Amino acid sequence: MARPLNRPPAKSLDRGLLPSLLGYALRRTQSAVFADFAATFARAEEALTPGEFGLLVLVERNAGLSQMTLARALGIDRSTLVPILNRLQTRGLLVRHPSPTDGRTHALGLTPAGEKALTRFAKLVKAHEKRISEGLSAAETAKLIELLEKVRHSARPL
Amino acid sequence: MARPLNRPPAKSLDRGLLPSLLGYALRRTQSAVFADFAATFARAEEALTPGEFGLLVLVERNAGLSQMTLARALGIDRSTLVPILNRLQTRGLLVRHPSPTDGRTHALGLTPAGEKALTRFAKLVKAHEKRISEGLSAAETAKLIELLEKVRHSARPL
DNA sequence: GCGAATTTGTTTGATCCCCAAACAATCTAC
DNA sequence: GTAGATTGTTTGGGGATCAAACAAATTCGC
Repeated sequence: MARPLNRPPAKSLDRGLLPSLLGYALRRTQSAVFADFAATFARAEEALTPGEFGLLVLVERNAGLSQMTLARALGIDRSTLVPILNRLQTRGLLVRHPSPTDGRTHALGLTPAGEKALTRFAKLVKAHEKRISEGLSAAETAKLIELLEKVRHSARPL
Repeated sequence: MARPLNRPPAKSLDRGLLPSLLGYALRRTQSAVFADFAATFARAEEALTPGEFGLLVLVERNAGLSQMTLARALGIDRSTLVPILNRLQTRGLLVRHPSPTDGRTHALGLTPAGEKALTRFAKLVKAHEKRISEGLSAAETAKLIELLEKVRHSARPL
């Protein structure tokens, strides 16, 4: 008999100073947005993380770039990048060509299937973006991005 | 002549549509803010993550709460919470008391050392918050938090 | 030119976060 | 009291992240 509601009304906890913290708002919002991103792709029976999407866009727009260049652009260690590229390569979306000019590096590029997939992915990302910003006007969304960029530059990389 | 420039001038990559995406700005800013948080604590020779700080505040302000209640407030699975509590308990900041009313649950609470540590942590968080928002006016910071909250509520939990 | 220093990609090892499923202990509902 | 739900824990499986070590290749310094 599905009616157990003898449970306390789940009153929300006292969060103290947390709601006044920018970092806290950022973390919670990021988490919710990530969940929305995942749900958007899951419903379309596609599998992709925000990080993978960003990576694919970077490779598409900068074909031939090396793993180090890509890792720096993504702000991650080169060793972190390896298994991510392996996965995308196994999925047939991306290839590591030998560089004609530097024997140490790989020239990264999308496969034709990768290009096609990225087109699909971009549509899903658009829908996702539309949903998460539905409570905001276009001006507010622009303002939000601008403020986030300011914060990003104030946060010290070190 | 300082001319090591045999290397491409590290020109920044073409990011395509990424800079127009709210999710992308959110993710990058969150990452930079996290790094600043970590650096702030590292310089003070303290060790804490934003998540742990949030957890400690919640426990302090809601002493006696159960692990399930805490997990729900944090938006994580109860099994994810276990090793986190173990670590904080090992550090002597937090204790799991037996609940007087419900033999299944633990009544979480801070130790005296945990209370003291949280006071130190809160100061560091304040300094961190001040730094990341230094490029913004107080009004802009408030607006930013407000916009983030709106986005958070638009992002569908499912 | 040629040896030394640097760069690149990879592997390995260490933490850490996350979830799902299963389990025993305990509580709740009927 | 007994069946069903809840709680905390353990286990197993993904990943993300960095650091250190290595071989191969390139560049630097002279």
